[in-house]
Amino acid sequence: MATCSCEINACVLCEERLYPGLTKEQVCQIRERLIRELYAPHEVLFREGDPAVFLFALRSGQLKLTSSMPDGRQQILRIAVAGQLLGIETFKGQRYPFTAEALTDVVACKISHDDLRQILAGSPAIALRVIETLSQELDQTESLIRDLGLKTAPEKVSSFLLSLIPQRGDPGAELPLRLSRREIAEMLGLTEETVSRVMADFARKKIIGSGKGYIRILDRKWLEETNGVENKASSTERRAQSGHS
Amino acid sequence: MATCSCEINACVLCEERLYPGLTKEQVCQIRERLIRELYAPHEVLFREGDPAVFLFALRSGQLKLTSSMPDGRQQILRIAVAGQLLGIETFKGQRYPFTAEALTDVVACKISHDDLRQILAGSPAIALRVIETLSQELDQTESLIRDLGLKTAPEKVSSFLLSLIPQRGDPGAELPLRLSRREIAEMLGLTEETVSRVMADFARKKIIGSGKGYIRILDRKWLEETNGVENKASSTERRAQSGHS
DNA sequence: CGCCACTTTGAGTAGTGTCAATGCTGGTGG
DNA sequence: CCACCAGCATTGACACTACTCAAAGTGGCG
Repeated sequence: MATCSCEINACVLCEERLYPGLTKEQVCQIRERLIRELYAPHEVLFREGDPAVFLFALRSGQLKLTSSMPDGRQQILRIAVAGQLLGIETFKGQRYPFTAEALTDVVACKISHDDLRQILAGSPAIALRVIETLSQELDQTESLIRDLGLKTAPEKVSSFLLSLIPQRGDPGAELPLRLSRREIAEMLGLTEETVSRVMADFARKKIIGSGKGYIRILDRKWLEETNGVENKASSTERRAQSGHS
Repeated sequence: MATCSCEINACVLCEERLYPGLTKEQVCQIRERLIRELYAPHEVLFREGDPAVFLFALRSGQLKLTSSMPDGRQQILRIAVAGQLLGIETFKGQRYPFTAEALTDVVACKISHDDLRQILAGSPAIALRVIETLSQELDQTESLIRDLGLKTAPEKVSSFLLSLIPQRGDPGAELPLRLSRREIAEMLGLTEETVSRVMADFARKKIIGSGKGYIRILDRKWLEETNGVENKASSTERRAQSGHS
């Protein structure tokens, strides 16, 4: 660990092993360009349309990234989790293309695009790391497109619920649910009421149990197999593609 | 121009100015790892689920990137244009997350991920270029989410049409339209019939003129201002957000 | 207690999807 | 040359999903 004034040790851009060829002084120089900040739930890191000065690296907590239309309709582009970068879209752009709002307590590092450019120019290892992170975010974003474009309301809610299940966790455990009905709706391209109705329906069928601030998946298999729809027979097999040459 | 056997000069990874510190021999070494390939319309570069070996840089032409569900429903994730990279999502992944199919005649360079990694490690300028390209693609993808999640059918078609207009071009020129109704529908999360109806409606209103394989924007202003919807008054101003804290 | 934000539920409807029929165009083979 | 066919586009009738608007229920907090 470099012995410099900075106290930043754990974020995407900060790990010492990312700077193999550099002296400790140089590492410190880089780290000193990072600014660590804390945010409380509902705090806004930046707003859609703001001049894009900083890039943010999320160290802990969750953020929602949203975009709004002039009339107030709002869409959640993605939920950012620890390790991801925010605002890299503006690397060549002038303004943030979305608003970033904390869902939980959040720790983030920020760095100006100019500084980042310099760091990237000097450290291919970091550049590689950034490219990897970016490509994951692109992948995540493309998944949401799949959900939005091809799925019905119950299917959307179903895949949303399944996405809440952690990789290694108690199957029947209570899952914390920080998003309001409105936010789930904004993520899935639905309305508050529709989400509420679908969830109530799932609860009536004993697929899920819901309480305040949490949810419990009672029949994961059903969700996975039916995608949230009782009878897909009629709507299946019909749309088989032609598939050119 | 370096004097080596390679004949590649114009793609994202190939320009000489990207390799400021390298000798001509080194530049040639890099270039020789690139494989230039030609594809005809409807040819498939790779399929969703294939093991991801190569990254592609699109030099000319257009591609559609699609993802399918088991029952045949298909979603276009984005249309790739010259200058973009394909399959960078798999930089850390094992398999291509979508199918890439040529819409036009296409020239693309491909390079293995391993080679790319080496090049990136040695050339921060290229890494920067890749990051810029990626961030643009992320931005483009997020735009599609906006369209899919919060727009109505006429709004979707409207923003699709506007996206066809080149940055610097004759406002009233005929725009080539290589996508079928079905493909436009697959991109916007609509059905063939709905797209057809909306376009017919626009044509009736003299907003666009359409012919075989091309389209002409007659009233760009109208599309931009109304987003394709006649009377938004009633649905506007209603959904003003509360805005926490 | 009363207020506020969030959620649920209901009734009615607009907007899309579904299904089916027809039209158009280009290609193929008689 | 024309008849036929296949693929894409258009149009219409109808069904149904999800949205809109309205009202009432719930729980937290000053």
